[in-house]
Amino acid sequence: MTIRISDVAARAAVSTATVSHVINNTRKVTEETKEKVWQAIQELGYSPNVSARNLKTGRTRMIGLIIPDISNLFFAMVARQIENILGKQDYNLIIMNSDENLSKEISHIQHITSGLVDGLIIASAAQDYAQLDNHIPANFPCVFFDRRLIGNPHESVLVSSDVAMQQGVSALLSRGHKRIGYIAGLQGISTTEDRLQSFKNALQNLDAEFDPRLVQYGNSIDSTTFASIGALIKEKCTAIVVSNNLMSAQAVYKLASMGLKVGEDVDLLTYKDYEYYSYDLTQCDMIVQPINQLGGIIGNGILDRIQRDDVMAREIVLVSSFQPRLLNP
Amino acid sequence: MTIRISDVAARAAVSTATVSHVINNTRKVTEETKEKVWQAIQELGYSPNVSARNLKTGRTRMIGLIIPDISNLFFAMVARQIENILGKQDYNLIIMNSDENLSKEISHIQHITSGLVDGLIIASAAQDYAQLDNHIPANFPCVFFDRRLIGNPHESVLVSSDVAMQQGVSALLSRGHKRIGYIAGLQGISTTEDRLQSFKNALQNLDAEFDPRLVQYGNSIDSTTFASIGALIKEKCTAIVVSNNLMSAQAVYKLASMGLKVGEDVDLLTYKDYEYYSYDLTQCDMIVQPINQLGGIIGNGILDRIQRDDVMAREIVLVSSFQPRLLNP
DNA sequence: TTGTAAGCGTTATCAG
DNA sequence: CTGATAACGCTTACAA
Repeated sequence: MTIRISDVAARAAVSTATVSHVINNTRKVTEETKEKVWQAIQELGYSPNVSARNLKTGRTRMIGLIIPDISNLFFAMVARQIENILGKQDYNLIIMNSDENLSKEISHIQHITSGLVDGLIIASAAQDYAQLDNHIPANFPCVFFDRRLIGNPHESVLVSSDVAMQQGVSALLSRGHKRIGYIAGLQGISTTEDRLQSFKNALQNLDAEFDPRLVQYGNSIDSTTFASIGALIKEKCTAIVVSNNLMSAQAVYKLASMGLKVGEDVDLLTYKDYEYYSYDLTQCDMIVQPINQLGGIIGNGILDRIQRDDVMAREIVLVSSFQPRLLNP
Repeated sequence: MTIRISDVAARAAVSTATVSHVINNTRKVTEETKEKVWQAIQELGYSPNVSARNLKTGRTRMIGLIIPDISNLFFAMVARQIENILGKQDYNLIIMNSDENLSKEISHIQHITSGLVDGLIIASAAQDYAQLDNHIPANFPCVFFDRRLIGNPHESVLVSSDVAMQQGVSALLSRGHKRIGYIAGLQGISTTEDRLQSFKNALQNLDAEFDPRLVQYGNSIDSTTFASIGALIKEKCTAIVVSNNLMSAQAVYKLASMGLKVGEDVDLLTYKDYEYYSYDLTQCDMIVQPINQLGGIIGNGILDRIQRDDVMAREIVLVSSFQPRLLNP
């Protein structure tokens, strides 16, 4: 039923070796035989069996990407950018969801690291590398990103918003805001802690006081942001920092429905993780994530690790940029 | 370097057959030997080579999903739901982006249908099945969704908003709107045409007139929606239908920035493709896509096609529902 | 209840 | 420049 390389060889009246070499351009073949082989391939509609090739070569030209949530635009955008980079060298990306669930993540890791992919890119749900150690084969090419893991021996690409946060908070303070609220993301993720820490640092550096009562924890899935905004307004905040992209739209909407104008009644400093979808383009100060740079570094990082074996693991920290609002109040 | 099944067999002092059967639970083995085998597996950190297994069995327990844009929340949500369904039967999903680009799509198809996956789910960028015919092996289990292709012999799952659109337009008309604008999506996609047609049908059925000057074509990537909204307001529209989820937020924002209140100055009927992210929860009438049902039917559809061979190809049309706004003006 | 060995479809090493 | 054939690591008849 299925067409094998030997069928092509028979039809072209050459050996399987020749067919293989023609397909992979891996040794000198006369134009004439090349022609015959390609024609046979066309006529039979032959396409090499991927599993057999992978088994033989030990390589798959596929990279696994494990992320907590494909429906979070941040991860989706990073995925696309990585795919762009890999595509240039004919590598393909396999995307898998971990659902922020460690055992699901581990099951994915085990599956794909045993011969399915040449390298692994992961935004892990683990807090400590020890939780993963047994499940990643030694020397397996890996790039971690977005989350910081304790004792992680692999390449790790993070984003710091320290500087951008300070610029943002500084802008808010200079406009006279005294009570600045903060809506934090999902607890237990390093990103959440890092961003809150950046906020605290910014306040401290700028001689303003941090008030824990003005911090609300939310998560981007439910509409808890609505309640958080309500609570912070009740606390008489005149400015609010919203610490992730998914909660921003909810914040904008909630304020509007309370009859409060962003940029007039309340100032907002939000995170922006993508290029388009610009409902909040002009009225909010924004901390912009370097998505393309991130994807680029991750993509090239994994290729380096696959293609060479003298590559050191580093922790690379990219920085967000501050993008002030366009409208003047 | 790498651990093979024979290493495990040696260590457990049994044959490779026994090891294989223990792992796959595929014939009777005494508890005692089972024990020995698992222990050896543990000690060596063995995990079966996926390519070898796939080559031997001819099955991979993987399904390919090809979509135009993973950063469109609609596709991301469908992907998650499909993954949920497949996970229950231990199938994994490989997600690939086609970028709305036919040749990229074909390259993905060729790659994964030659031994990488057991089945294919696709929202194709093609208009006619003839464009794909040569690249999909005969009898390969396939489920198409979201887009309608001419001459498609495979299972196809579509969503119609005919009924919901009529309810929505009816609501607008009953509130006295005479000039209803329409913002259409990317041209050349069946969804765009279908939705516009639903709009026309609704007007006709309700004895209202369709005015082509009140139709703007946009695309969700750029911020063309801003211009579209501006144009329609200039045309004195008092209500606007926004025909996809990505443009809705832009519409809401643009109106707000023009000082127009949704639900008071202008009524909006928008598409909603996901559960959360509810910036427009209360003020817009909405046409809600049956994401979970869609994912469910697709997921079960592909499993049926893989596991049985007497399954007919059908065209299944799901229906969107109408969700009226919660606020009364 | 367990073991032996053939074979899945490639690639790559020889030899010619 | 081309061909024959062993080997990749596993599953699965068939034998014991």
